[in-house]
Amino acid sequence: MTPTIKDVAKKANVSIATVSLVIHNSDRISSDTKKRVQKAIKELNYYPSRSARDLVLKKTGNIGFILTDDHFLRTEPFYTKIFLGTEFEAHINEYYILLTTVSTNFQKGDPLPRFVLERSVDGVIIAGKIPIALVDSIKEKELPIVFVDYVPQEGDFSTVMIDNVKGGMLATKHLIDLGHKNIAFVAGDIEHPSINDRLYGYKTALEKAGIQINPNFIITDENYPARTNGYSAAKKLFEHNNEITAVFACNDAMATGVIQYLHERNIKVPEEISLIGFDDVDVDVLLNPALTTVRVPKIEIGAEAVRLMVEVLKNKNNSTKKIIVPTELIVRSSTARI
Amino acid sequence: MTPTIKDVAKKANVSIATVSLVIHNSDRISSDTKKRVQKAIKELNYYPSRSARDLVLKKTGNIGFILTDDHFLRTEPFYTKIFLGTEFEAHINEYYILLTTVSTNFQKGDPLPRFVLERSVDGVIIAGKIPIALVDSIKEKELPIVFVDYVPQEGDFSTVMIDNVKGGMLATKHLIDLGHKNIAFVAGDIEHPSINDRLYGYKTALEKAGIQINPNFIITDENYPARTNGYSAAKKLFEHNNEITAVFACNDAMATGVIQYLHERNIKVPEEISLIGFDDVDVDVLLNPALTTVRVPKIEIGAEAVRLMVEVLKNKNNSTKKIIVPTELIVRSSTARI
DNA sequence: AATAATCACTAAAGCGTTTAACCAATAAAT
DNA sequence: ATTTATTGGTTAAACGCTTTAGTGATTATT
Repeated sequence: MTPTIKDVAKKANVSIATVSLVIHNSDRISSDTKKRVQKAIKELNYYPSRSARDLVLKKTGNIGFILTDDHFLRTEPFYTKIFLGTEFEAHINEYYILLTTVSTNFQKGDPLPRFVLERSVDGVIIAGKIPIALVDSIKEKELPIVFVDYVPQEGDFSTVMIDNVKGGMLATKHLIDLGHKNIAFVAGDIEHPSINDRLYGYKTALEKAGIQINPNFIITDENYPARTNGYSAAKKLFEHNNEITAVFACNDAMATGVIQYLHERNIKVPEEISLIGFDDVDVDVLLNPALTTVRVPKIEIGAEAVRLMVEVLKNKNNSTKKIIVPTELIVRSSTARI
Repeated sequence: MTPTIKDVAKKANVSIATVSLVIHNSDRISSDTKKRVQKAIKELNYYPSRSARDLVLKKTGNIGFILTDDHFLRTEPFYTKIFLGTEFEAHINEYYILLTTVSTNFQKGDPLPRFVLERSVDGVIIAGKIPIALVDSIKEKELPIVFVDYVPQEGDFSTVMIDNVKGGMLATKHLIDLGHKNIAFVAGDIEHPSINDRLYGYKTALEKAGIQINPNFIITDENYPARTNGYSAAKKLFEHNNEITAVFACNDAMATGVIQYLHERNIKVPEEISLIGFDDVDVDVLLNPALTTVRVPKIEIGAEAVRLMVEVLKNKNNSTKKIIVPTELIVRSSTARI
């Protein structure tokens, strides 16, 4: 059997209180007994039980990670990477991450994620757009929350956000700098604030450059920013507008769909059409041509979220903090001077 | 404050034992009091605390997932997918997965993963090749273990293994069927049993077809099966052997490296060289040409591992079970008749 | 020498559950 | 009418730890 604090106490001939105090490095124990206890601990290979500690300390050393099944199931590498980022940083900070998905149409009264009901997390990180009813329910439980890549309209929360507007401007400006004027924008799930912000960046950059915004060049009615939707968006776009010379896809997944369409139509990228994406997922380098994009530091975002959470949990102060992670233009081979 | 079992007991005017019995659906409680208790539970929004339950039950509802930092950091999508598979299935079975990495050169005496020391998992899933010293240390703790994609030479364990030999044969036979005779094999980390098995499958298929095995066509000295290593392996291969018409890469990552090399050398795939990979990672479809490969059901493997673990934990019987998941040939555009 | 202060440790309560053992009241059996 | 079973609960111990208040011994102060 695994030894308990009692075994150590017996072996070192002290009370269990003393053992506990030694473990926590109390200065009220003489170095003599301290040594004796430490020896016993080592010899027995003792390590305090997490469950027992949890119970009395009312904390768990776990952080919950919540996203919608939608985000998860489509296996967009995007949120997976953010999740991995939280795992890395959690490891460093001696926390564990418990993952769960929730239904996109979570309703008031629906059962909450098990880990919040059972109180097996000290706080939750919520990634991506999430039903507001869920947020409300979690707030009632008085669990610290950190939002990632999404924040509810109302309320004051700690957040890690991507600078999507700047990123959208970066992408658009890059195309403008290459001499493009007829620049299209394709998106899915335009309700998502992040996507919307990218569109806003696009418009702002155009305006700044004195280029008229052409609504025909903007496709936003795809319901999800995935490859197949990129394909069909490209189809809509190019069947009616042949003056377009560049496309800004709201993310890389859609961009690959656009590439595919252009490929099939035998339209050369970047010779005839320049294409830029957003996110910088792993495959971009392997595409043909390699995709120019706006990098979102996904791992870093996850890590940042955990750091924020850890800070909140340590300080117990409830002042919120907002982190905005910068995006970066990554020029590869899918964009060219007109 | 979150209500405890005491609050429920008081409200329903019973002892806490009764509440507990109601929760566990004991038939020793009259339906009258049962209803009264259930009403109190509902009204207070009570849910038993995991920590408290863990302590008395000596189980945690968590499963540990261990892989080497090597496997994880190279962010090979391979193990990430398996991990996600465990997350899916864990969710279904009401478990949580705790992830940790261990150093590739774990030595006897090094500290074990925190979750085994703290006993915060009921069992561990070990993915990929792992230092044997670690396995020994974990065995001492008497934690149930399920191995995935690797199993130590000695000892009897529950495992989920990929049918790599069959897969290797599948790939090679596909090329043979297309008329190829001079088929190369490129690999990294040939010490890994999985990789080795693929090589074995390759050799077996050639022998069966009566094709002489040419050692010059077999590159196995790359230290890791990653893209860059695929590139350099291809280089070694094609600088000396121009009779080769097909390449079987031990995994898709290396295959992309081979593609890249051939691309640079202006060698057409599949017209001049047929190429087949192994794993079937997401990017394969997006490559140009789309990569023919042998599919490994990664998500399913992770799920299978969890199922196995859950079974072990439920039955408490310690008979081991070995699952072999089949591979499947996925023909796309990187292979052609000679 | 008497009192106060300090030191080094222990006793015991408590965290929120589960469960074996017990008990009172009623029903069934003799 | 007494004994025996059954029903429907309750009591109390236990799980393994943390932490506060308390205690006896030693040292310092007057």
